[in-house]
Amino acid sequence: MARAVPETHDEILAAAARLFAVTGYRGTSLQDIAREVGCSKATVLYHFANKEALLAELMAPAIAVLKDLDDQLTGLTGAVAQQAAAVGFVDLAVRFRGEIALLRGEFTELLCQPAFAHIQQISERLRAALAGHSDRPVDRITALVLLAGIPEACADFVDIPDDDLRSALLTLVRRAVEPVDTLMPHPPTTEDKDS
Amino acid sequence: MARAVPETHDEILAAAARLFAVTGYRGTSLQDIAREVGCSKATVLYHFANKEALLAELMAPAIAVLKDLDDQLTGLTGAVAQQAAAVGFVDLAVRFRGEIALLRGEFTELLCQPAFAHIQQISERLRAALAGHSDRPVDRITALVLLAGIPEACADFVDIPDDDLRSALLTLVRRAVEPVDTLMPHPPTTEDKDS
DNA sequence: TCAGACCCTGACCGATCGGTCAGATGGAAG
DNA sequence: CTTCCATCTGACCGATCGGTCAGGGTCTGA
Repeated sequence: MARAVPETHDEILAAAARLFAVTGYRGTSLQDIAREVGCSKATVLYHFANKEALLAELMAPAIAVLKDLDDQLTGLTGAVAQQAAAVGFVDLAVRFRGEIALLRGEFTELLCQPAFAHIQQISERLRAALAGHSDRPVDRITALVLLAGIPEACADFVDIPDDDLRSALLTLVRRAVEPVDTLMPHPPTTEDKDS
Repeated sequence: MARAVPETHDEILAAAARLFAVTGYRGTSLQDIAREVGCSKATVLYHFANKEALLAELMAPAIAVLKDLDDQLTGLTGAVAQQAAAVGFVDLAVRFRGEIALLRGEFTELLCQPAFAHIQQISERLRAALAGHSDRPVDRITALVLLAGIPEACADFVDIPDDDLRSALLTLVRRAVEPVDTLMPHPPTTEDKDS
């Protein structure tokens, strides 16, 4: 047998992506992946140190872009940071919605794995930026709802053109997020009155 | 041993709730629950047909209220349905955020289990109502983001008073959702122009 | 021709899981 | 005392999981 083409690595990656998208990460065993590729489970583990490493390689591009966004955000403050976070995150979610869909709701859970430990800190900073670094509940909650909801929505709308999805999401974010500058020197706003 | 008090059933339920909230449903084994209660795994399975039944009983109150909301929504259309869906869903999420937190991100995944099959249809109808039964991508996407994001946010803000959380979420929803009546006879709106 | 790197495999491992079952215990009813 | 039933348990089961390992085939380069 052996030595068909040394593309087994990529074939495994592709098979894993396909299966993860249908049955989820946890719901897909190494055996399943091996069967899909047409090789043995041991072969899968020859090309990847373990199951988590497989997932990590699958998510690497998305994570790299997320890290870029985080870098761009450091130093920015106020409405500028807010705007950059919004546009950057929406773009990220839309571009990598395939990868997001892979995780099928295991999203939050998976990020707790040691391999993705730093992601949590990044998303923490992203959330703060999107909230305009405000500590008002409304702003913090809004940021959290968007940050959790947008990836979920992206995973659901896989058959819509990128541009349509992006512009719809930006419309939503623009409506939902109140620019932080309008309340920077904290004068009473309409929000503060009716609480 | 045996026959301490016949409250074992409730003790198991409470222990399961505690553990699910920390380690999640999948991450908690029947063994773990038994250990927490101080009984054998077999005892847990004496009181509950299986692990899923335990979860179902834990979620029963929340599901009942969700079903009520669904009933109230049937027959309503347009902005009335939209408003009712928004208020009802936010209230539901806030009241049962403890139960939601139990699932720790397994939310979407768990609802695929056969015991919760009908929940999917309900949430489908809820989404449609929240979108004002519009088929514009912006509206459908907004509804989805909110429906996915709100529970997630509620699970995170466990230490905030109910009323504060509720009013913050309602403010967000009111901002994010465009009342469907303003575009019913579909005249060009500002949204349509800039896309 | 031979050595060694590379690729692949079947057999196997220990752990864990949800779930079953026959039987022990003990209080209540007759 | 005997019967009955609810409660509880240890031992056990089959399945599945991620992961290891020794070894076999094949290509390459000296």
